[in-house]
Order: sequence, then structure tokens, then C-alpha cells
Amino acid sequence: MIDDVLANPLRHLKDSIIELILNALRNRCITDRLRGYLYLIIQEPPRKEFGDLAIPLPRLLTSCRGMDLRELASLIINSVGGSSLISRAEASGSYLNFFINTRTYGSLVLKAVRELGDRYGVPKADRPKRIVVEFVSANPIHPLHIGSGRNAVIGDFISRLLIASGHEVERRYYVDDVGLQTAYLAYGYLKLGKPEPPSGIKPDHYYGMIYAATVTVIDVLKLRNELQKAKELGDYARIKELNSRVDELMAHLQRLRDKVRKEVDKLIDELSGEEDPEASVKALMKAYEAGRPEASVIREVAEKVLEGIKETLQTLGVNIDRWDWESDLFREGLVRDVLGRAKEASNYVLHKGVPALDFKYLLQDKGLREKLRVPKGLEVPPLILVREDGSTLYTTRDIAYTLKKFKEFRADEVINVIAVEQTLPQTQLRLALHSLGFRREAENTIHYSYEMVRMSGASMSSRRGVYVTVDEVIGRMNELVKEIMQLRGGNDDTLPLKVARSAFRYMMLSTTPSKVLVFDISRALDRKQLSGPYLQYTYARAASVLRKANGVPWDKVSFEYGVEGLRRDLLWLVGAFPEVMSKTLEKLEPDDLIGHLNRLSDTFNRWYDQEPIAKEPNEVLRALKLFITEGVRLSLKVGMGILGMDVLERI
RNA sequence: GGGCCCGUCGCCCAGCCAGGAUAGGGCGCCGGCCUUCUAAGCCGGUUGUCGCGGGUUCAAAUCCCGCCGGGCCCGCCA
Repeated sequence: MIDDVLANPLRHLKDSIIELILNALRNRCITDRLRGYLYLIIQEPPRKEFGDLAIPLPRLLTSCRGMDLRELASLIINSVGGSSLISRAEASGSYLNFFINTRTYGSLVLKAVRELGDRYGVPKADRPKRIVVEFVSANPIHPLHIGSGRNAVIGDFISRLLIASGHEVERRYYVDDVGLQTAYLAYGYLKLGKPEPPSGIKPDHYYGMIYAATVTVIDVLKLRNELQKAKELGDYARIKELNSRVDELMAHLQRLRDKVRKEVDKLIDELSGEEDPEASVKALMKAYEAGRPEASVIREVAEKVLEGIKETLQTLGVNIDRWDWESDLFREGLVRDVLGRAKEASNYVLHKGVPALDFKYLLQDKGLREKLRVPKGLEVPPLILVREDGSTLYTTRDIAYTLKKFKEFRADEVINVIAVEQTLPQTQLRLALHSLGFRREAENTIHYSYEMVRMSGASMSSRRGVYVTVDEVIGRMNELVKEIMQLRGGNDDTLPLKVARSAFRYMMLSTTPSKVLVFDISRALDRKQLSGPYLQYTYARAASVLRKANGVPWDKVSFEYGVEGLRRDLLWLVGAFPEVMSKTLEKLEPDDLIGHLNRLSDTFNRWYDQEPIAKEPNEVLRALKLFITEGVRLSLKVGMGILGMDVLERI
């Protein structure tokens, strides 16, 4: 067990200040609940001149009756001598500012960095849990687009963070092969005589176009039927509307035809001769769900698409531990079990004539709403379990899948990284689990929600084959990085991809997951906007300095000259790194970490430009500078590792 | 119509949950710095009625109410 003081210098510093304040106020104020509150409000001043940490005083007055600000301030200031970590405190406006004693605090950070090495800053979970993280789970009908890319990067970040902190994590990808979408693809695939992708085209890209073409051709045929009826009725307004919709679809089809001409032509030809292609697709879906062999073509083509997706994930550096096929849930009898159990549930109803679970009664229980994290004000309609034709719905299968995840991994917690638009079905999932008697599972199924990625300009549509793929973005970033590297005279072939994918990850993580990310390809490919490489560059620079200096002469490091200016800022930032990581683990959000690494890099680069490090003539000062550089290097290494960015010794 | 989220410099984004010190970065634009530890860097300059209107408070970008604008959800799709 790592000593807490060692593991987190800033936390220790905060604790000392809080202790000092509590001691100073003990006889004059109500200090019962002050500790937690102080921890909440203790903050870094906006500018370093004010001090290192500050407390807004007026907030304390409520606990100290009959005292004024000045009295309160002097009471605390007078007891500062009690801590060796604090050199002084001064009141300024409504704040009380604390200045660290760089000798004692510096030694604390030094010890931590030296002893922990590249474990520095890695938080330790209080109670290690077994956690399943389900993410990506893109349907096996097209390549990963940038929305799935965001999911992949976020899910991977969460997994890395949880694993590093000591949790047992299993990363799972849910292959959604049951349902209409894969049936459409398989139908088109069959009609085309099971074509293989031409050389040079990845299977996910190729079959993605086949999927879009199949759906679009069927939609056109449906519209043409309606058009025929409208013509018979002489409904001109309707005719006009339908014509414009057909034109729109034809434009999409034309675009697809530019890429896979023969396939599109053949699909139009084949499907026009069919009486009711949509019915055939549905029949195929039902046959697949029933496990009939003639429908195995669905799995066959889904496997091919998945190969392409796996390649993309590998490029991204995202690892998946288990691939769960939705169709296996049927084979294993899990869906049947869920349906059987549902029939016994007290909230089982027939809704519009089909089996459903009704949550009206459950939702009246405020405590339960909170426990199951039902969003405030959200109305939850009954969850329909089975279609009229007997086939199941997505959320029904998800109940079975969730139970499988808990059971197989003996999980304490299941985190589903799923876009915000699925808030309702994810809520229904938890309510359904609860209704079926799986209370522990319901309470520990977490929907990690993130906002969608939108393209600037057009909107994405996989049904029409309109999307920006992860492959395309990373590929073009890779080209851009190669160009830049050539200009700089680099010659390492493996580097550009590592830089490009890190840039992609950084881009996807630098907007808070809960905010819509508007993706602009030209902006993404602007070399000035590539901010991920900045961190990699700074790391390589620090590493290079340390290489030239043959590492840190630890025993010579001393704070006897004091630490001021940028060196002091850097010492502070290095000391704060574990606290940032600990907050990141608590919130499971990347923004604080990214912000901290940026600040650290900015400060380091400025410092690097101002004074020599390895070339510093004074031996003692040189040792101090190298130690600071090592602290920066380690923080960047650990932080970037959690973000899933490649840590490069040279760039 | 109901619910949730978002609106901060020309553009992208942080700060809001736990109200407090002249509202921070990045991009852009203008001007500088490579014989010296990696110039994907650094320095200087430029840019803001924090969507609008009320309210609470000693103090509001931050909390509350209303409005306006944008997104998402409200399916026998996923």
C-alpha cells in the first residue's frame, strides 16, 4: 500500500491547511461539518502572486457567529506557524491566501516522483471492483464513423483509467446482428450473389455501401408504389412531394453508384422484380432470430464487416476483451428466460395488444427513481418486449445481455458507453431489471452518456451511406503528419500513425463528453489545430533533455536556493498531478486531465525557452531543474497513457 | 405539446454542480525569435453587452423564474 502522503502531495497540503484552519477556529466557531466544506472551497487563486491556495473567507463567517472578516483572517494567520508546509498566509480582499514553503513541499514532491516513478499520479481505487465496460458496439453494417469513434475513444479512456486504478475491467463489444439492419445488408448481399470486396476496399466500407444501397433502393421502390397510387387518385400535391423525395433518394443512390456501380445497378434490377422486398427482409430477420440455418447469411456478412471494424480499432489502439454476438443470447436461451420471467412480473401487461412492462407504479417511488437514476421529469412509457409478429425488440435483448455481463464476469458494475439519445431505453433497461427482480444489477448498471458528433453542414445517415469514417479521418491525419515530419527531416515510419491516432483521440476527448461535438474535417486536418501532438512533442522534448543529462542526479537535488518563477509553477503543477488524476477517476471525465497536461506543457515550454536545464552550470541548481523536468515528463507520460495517447521518446 | 442538454472574443472550447480577486486557453490576424538542451516551440500585440429580461445576494458567467435560438428524446428502429 502506497503511503497517502507520498501518493498525493497536493492533497496532503490541502489537508494540512484545513487542519490548521480547524485548529485555529475550534474554540470560536462551529467546526463540525467544516472539514468537508473547506475541502470543497479551497482553491487555486487565479494568479500566482496571490498565493498557492486560497479560501474565500465570507463563506466561513456563517460558521463563526459574531466575528468579522479581519478577526477571522488574523485568527488563522496567527496559527500558520503550526505547519511546516506553509510559509505564510495573508488576507487579500475577501480571500485568505496561503503560500507554500517550497523547501518542505518541494521535498515532498521530490520523494513522490523519485519513489513512484511512472506510477506517480496513478490513483488507487478505495475499493477495487469488477467492472464491465461495454463500448463501441457499432452495428456490423458499416465502418466506424466519427460518432462511433468518439464512443471508442471515451470507452477506452474510461477502461484505461479504471484498470490503472486497480479495478478488474472487462471491455466488451456488443455485436448487434439481430434486427432489421443486418437483415437489410444480408438481403442485398444475397441478391448480389455474396460479393467479396474489390481489392483496396476494406470490407466494412464496401458492405456499408451495399447496406445503404439496399435500403435506399427498397425505399425508392416503396415511394414509387405510393406515387403510382397518388397518380391514380390524381392527388397532385402528394405526387409532387413524393417526386421530390424520390429525387433526393436517387441522388444518394447516384453517389453510391459512383463508387460501386455494378452492385447498385444489379440491386435496382433484382429488387425491382421482387414483389415485396421489405417483407423478405423481415422474414429473413425472423428466421435469423429463430436460429434457422437459411438465415446464417446474416452472421456471415456481419463477420466480414466486423473484420473491418476490428482493423480500425486496432489502428486506433483500442482493445476489446470480448465480442458478444446478440444472436448468441437466443442460442443460449437467455432471451427466453427474460421473457419467461417477465410474464411472472407484477407489472407485466399487454400494451396495445403486445407483451410489455409498465413502470407507472414503480416511478411513483421517489427513492427508487433516485436509486435507479431515472432522470428528473422523464416520462417512461411501457417497454414493449415482443412485436406482434413474435420477434423481440432491442431493449428486451439488452436485458438478457446485461444479465449475461454481470454473470459471466461476476461484475459489481456494468458501464454502458452509449450516446445520450438512448437515455430512455437505458432507463427502461434499469427499470425492467428491477421489475424482474434483479435489483442489484439494476442499481449497478451505469449509462455513461455522451453527446453525439455532428458534421458541420450535412447530417450523417448510415441508411444513405452518408458519414465520415474514422479510417478516413485518421488516414488523412496520417498523411498530414507525414508531410510535417518530412519537413522536419524525420524518417521513422512507425511514428506518423502514432501521432495521427493520438491527435484523433485528443480531438475526441478535448470536448467534454456531455457536449455535442461538431466535427469539421477541414478544421480537424488543419496542422495548427492538431493539439494532441503538442503534448507528445513536449514529452519528447523533456525526455530528450533528460537523456542528454543522463537522468536526474537525485542525491544532489536540493531546495536550498528556494524555487521561484516558472520553476515554482512547474513544481506546483507536478505536485498537483496526482490530485488531478484522482478527480479524473472520481468524475470519469477527461477534461481536467487534458487541461492539466496542457498547462503543464505550456509552462514547461516557456521555461525551456528561458533557461538552460541540462546545461545549467551550477550543479545543485542543475539537479533541481532536472528533477522538475522529470516530474513534468512523468506526469505527461502517465496522463497521456490514460488518454490512450502514444508516448513517444522522439518525435 | 412534454422532458433533457447547449448558448462565453471573428471561429473552437474551459470556467457554472459547491456564487466571491482585472472572465481563461487555443485557432485566426499583426510584429518578432533557430551557430546554444527537439522552432509540432517561444515572446509581444489584437479581440468579450458571458443569448435576452427579471429576481435572490454584500457579491451572479455561476443560483431561481420567464423568454429567444440550436440539438436530442418522446416507435411493435437501434
